[in-house]
This record gives sequence, structure tokens and C-alpha cells, in this order.
Amino acid sequence: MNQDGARTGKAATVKEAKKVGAAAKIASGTTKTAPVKATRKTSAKKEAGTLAPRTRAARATKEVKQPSSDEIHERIMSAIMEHKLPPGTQLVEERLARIFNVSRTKVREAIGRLVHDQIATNIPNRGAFVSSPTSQEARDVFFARRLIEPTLARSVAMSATPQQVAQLRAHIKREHTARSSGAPHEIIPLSGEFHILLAQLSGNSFLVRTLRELESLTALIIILYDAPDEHHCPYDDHPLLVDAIEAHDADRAAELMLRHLEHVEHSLKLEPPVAGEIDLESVFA
Amino acid sequence: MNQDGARTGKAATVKEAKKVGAAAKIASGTTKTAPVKATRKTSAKKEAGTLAPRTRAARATKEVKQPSSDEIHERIMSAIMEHKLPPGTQLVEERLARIFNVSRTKVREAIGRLVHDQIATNIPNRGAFVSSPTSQEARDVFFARRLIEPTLARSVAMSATPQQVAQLRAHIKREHTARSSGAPHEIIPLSGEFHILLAQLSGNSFLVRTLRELESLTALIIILYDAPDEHHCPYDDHPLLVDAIEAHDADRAAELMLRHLEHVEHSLKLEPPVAGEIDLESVFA
DNA sequence: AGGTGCATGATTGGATACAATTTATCAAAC
DNA sequence: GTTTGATAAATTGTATCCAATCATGCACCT
Repeated sequence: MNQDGARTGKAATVKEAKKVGAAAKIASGTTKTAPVKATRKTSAKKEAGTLAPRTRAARATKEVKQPSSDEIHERIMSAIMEHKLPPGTQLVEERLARIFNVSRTKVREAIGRLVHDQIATNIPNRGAFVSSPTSQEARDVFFARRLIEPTLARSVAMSATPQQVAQLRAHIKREHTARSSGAPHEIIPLSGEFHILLAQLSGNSFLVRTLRELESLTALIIILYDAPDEHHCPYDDHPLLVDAIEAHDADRAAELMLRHLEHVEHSLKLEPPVAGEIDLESVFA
Repeated sequence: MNQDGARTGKAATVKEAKKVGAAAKIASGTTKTAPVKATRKTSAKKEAGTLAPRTRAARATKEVKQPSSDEIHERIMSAIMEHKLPPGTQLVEERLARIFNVSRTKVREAIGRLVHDQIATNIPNRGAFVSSPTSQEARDVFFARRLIEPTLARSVAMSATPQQVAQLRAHIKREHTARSSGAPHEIIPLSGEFHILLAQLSGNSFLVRTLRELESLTALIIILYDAPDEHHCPYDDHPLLVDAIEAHDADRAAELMLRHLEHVEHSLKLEPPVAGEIDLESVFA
């Protein structure tokens, strides 16, 4: 429901930014058909439909919802995790400001947080783009996950209350319905939330935050490196894990988590650290 | 992209080096600071009159240093880690803006990052204050450190090159001189940097970032919970660790790191899980 | 005297205006 | 036809401005 309108060739610019930096030339070559300025400001149909009046007028006439920068951050993050904003997409401040009916200030704040968490990458005077983690960074993320999450699973298995198990089961049910109802873009954030929920149940506030970052980065990695057919978050790893937790079988929970993460990582196509392009960038650094 | 990667040869490397240099200069020089005008009460009206031409005038006549928001963040963070800004200190935007000779905008950005990392805590419409982690949060931080850092030490021990060992030794020398020259407030960030350096040598860019957060939080925790006499980062834990790394004794390195962290944590007075708010109030008393 | 409400000051939250920079476009020269 | 220079457009970066909010203190009423 967002930007796909007949604006200035948006999908094209989205694609063109995929390889940030060196690929500008290539990108411009691929987008030669795009820049039709004829459809300039006439895109006001969208704005007119939802929130045509300016801020002043809006305040005077009708209070339109003004999301906080937290909500904006949340919305953008969700869009990224649902693969609606693929890596390389530029997050243009003014555009987002209009979409959310706020000023650029709040959008900048939200984007700043994304950049801080390396979900987006800022290029000075150019803009912020949804990050494209390198395969090395992807390996780093999974190394951290294999390091942290089995211990988390063990910890939760040792102290899990029936209520907590019920929470986990409820989440798994959500995953199941999303999967069976064929909503693939909802599965990815849901699967991530399962791991975050586990961190929450462990009660360690710092690791909850860390898991949030890891999960959002993992979502990006899956888009970039997923083998087409492989299904990343497989059938019933999560239910089995909850079974072990319910049985307070800490060792098995940790083991299952480790296997689960290994399975996800191995279903990706992470090439060895070759990276001609990366070397190119380092040269100009 | 990432500003943390030690081995990811990117723009990050250059930037990183610059940052380290700047931080060192701050630490040694103590900077600052002609407190500009003592005429704080002169209101924004007059300021506006003089400020508008300031940009051009300053450039024309004399280039006053205009730190980036990165540098501002760095400086505030250093001040916090050196215990110059204790927990509970309000970070007043306009005051800092004057100190750094920038507008509030950049300061806000820097403070926003501190809040995001929970180094500072924002109270809506009131301001941002240096955080006072609860004892529970302190335990969470040390749990995470015990979870992550022994593995980091093991990893570095397995793959350490002579150059890397030399880096570690050089850092230990800095710690030693700071300790013997009786500069206690320099010891704390230096000790933290040792652990960050270890993460950098491991080559995992994500864990470098995580360690940064952990170390800055640890600095706050030490201020709040340190037993007066106990010396947190003891005598020669770090040198022994480097010895083990140099000998490629991975198990011993991991074990030493774990003991080191346990020692630091046990030298704190973290009461059993009660009364986070009570601690908070006592701090502000 | 003591509590309650209102004015005041200080500070943040948010929006706008403007400057700086980069990219794209186009015309002219070779 | 290709290259090159100038110019325009788009976008970010920064400063300033105004409104909203909270604390403080003073006056006023009981």
C-alpha cells in the first residue's frame, strides 16, 4: 500500500541502489527507462486520499494520526523484515515523512536508529539504504547466534513455568497458521520473534536487545543469501524445542537450538570470503 | 557500513583509526575548554542575531572546530566512562551544544544514540540522564559477558598472529602506565578497550559492537556498585591472558577470561534481586 | 500558617528554512 | 558520436524557530 505508485520510477531506483557504492554506473544503465519526470507532483492522488491537508490544516480540521518516531522505526523495521523493503532500498526521508504524515525530523530519528543497528547504512550526503550484509557479516551474525542462543534455550528450559511454555506454544500456533495460510512474508518476522521471545523468557534484558539486533540482521541475510528452494525455518524445529523446554531437558534444548541454527545457516549460500567488490571498496576507503 | 570491523577491510578501518586517535587525544589532553560565554542567561533572541552570520563569519575568519555528531557522541561517552559524568547527570542539549559549538540538532543525535544503547535514559519532556543500571541489569550484563568473552578469548588464542599479540601487549603497556601514573579515571575506559580490542582481533564485527555496548554499561555499573576498596580490573589478569593467547593455549585463555570476569563481578556489591527503583532513588539522593 | 492554583522559566519535541553536496540532464564542442 | 562542461534537480545536513510540557515559585485564599 505504499510507494509503488506511478511516481518517478520508484521500483527502478530501489533496485538500482542494491550494490551501494561502486555499482552506481551499472545501476544507471539498468534504469534508463525510469526517469520520466512528467508524472511529477501529480502523485498527490495518494496524499489527497489519505492526508492531503498540510500539518496546519490537518490540525485545524481533523486530527490525523501522527505516529511517534518509535512507531515509525517499528513500521520501517517490519517492512524490512517482511522483505517489503529489500536490501539496497533507499530510505528517502521526505518520502517517508509524507507517508507517515510527519516532518523529516522524526523520520531521521527512526532512520538513525536503523543505521545504528546496521539495519540501514548511511552514505554521507547520499542517503540511508537498507543494508546488504556481506557474507562475512552474515557468518559473524550466525556465530554470535550459535554462541548465545543455545545457552538461552538451556536457561529457559531450566526455569520455564507452565505459563511461559504456554506463551511459546501460542507463538508456535501463530507461526503455524501463518505458514499454512501461505503468508511467507509473515513467517520470517514471526520466526524471529520466537527467538526474541525465548530471550525475554530468559529474563536477561541485555540479551533481549542483542537478540533483536541479531534477528533483524538475520532477516536481511536470509533475503540476500537464501537458496531459492531451501526453507530456512524448518518444519518443526520450534515445537521440538518447546517440547524439550517443557520437559526441562536443558541439554536437549541447547542441542536442538544449536542444530536449528546450524540448519538455518547451512541452508544459506554463503560463499567463502572472496569479495572482489569488497576489495574494490576497501581500496577507495 | 560497519564502523566496527577490525578485519573487514572497508571504509570502516580508516574511520576506526581516526576515532581511536581522537579518543586518545581527548583522554590525554583533557580537552576543553574555554566555557565560551558565562552569559548563559542571554536568551535565544540575541543568540539568533549573532548566530545567523556565524556560519559564514566563522568560515571567513577563523575555522572553529565543528565536531561531527560522531565526535560528540564519542566525547560524551568518554566522559561517562571516565566517570566525569556520573549516573543521574542530566545531559542538557543546549548546554552541550554551546560547549561543542554546534546546534542542538547534532547534540540530540548524539544523545539519541546514547539512549539507544541505554547509556542514557530519556524521560519525555524532561531530558536525557546518564543511566543508572539496576543491579538486575548489572547481572544481565555480566551474564552476557561471561557468555561471550571466554569464547572470544579462545578464538583469538587459536588464531593469534604475532602482530596481534603485539597489539595486545601495547595496550597492556598503556594500561600499566595509566595505572602507575595514578590516573584512575583513565584506567576504566582503557580496561574496557582491552576487551573490545580482543573482540576486534577475533574478527567478528557484530561481537565488536556488542562488546562496545557491554563495556560502556560495565563502566556505569562499576561506578554504581563498586566496593570502595576493591580494585575491579586487577593487577595482571590481562597480561596473563595475553600470555595464554601468545601460547595458543585456547582453553587456558577462555578459563582466564571467565575467572577475570567473575572476579570483577564479585568485587561489586550487587544485592540479591530486589529494589531496582530503590537503588535508583538512592543514586539521585 | 499552610495549602492550592496560576504565572513563569527552563527544557524538550517537532517542524521548517536554508545551505551543502551529490547526481542527473543537456548542450555544445571536438 | 562521444566527451566534456555547465546547470538543474533531488536529497541530505544543520540551524533556527515555535509549540508543548514539566518544574518552580509566588501570590492568594482559606
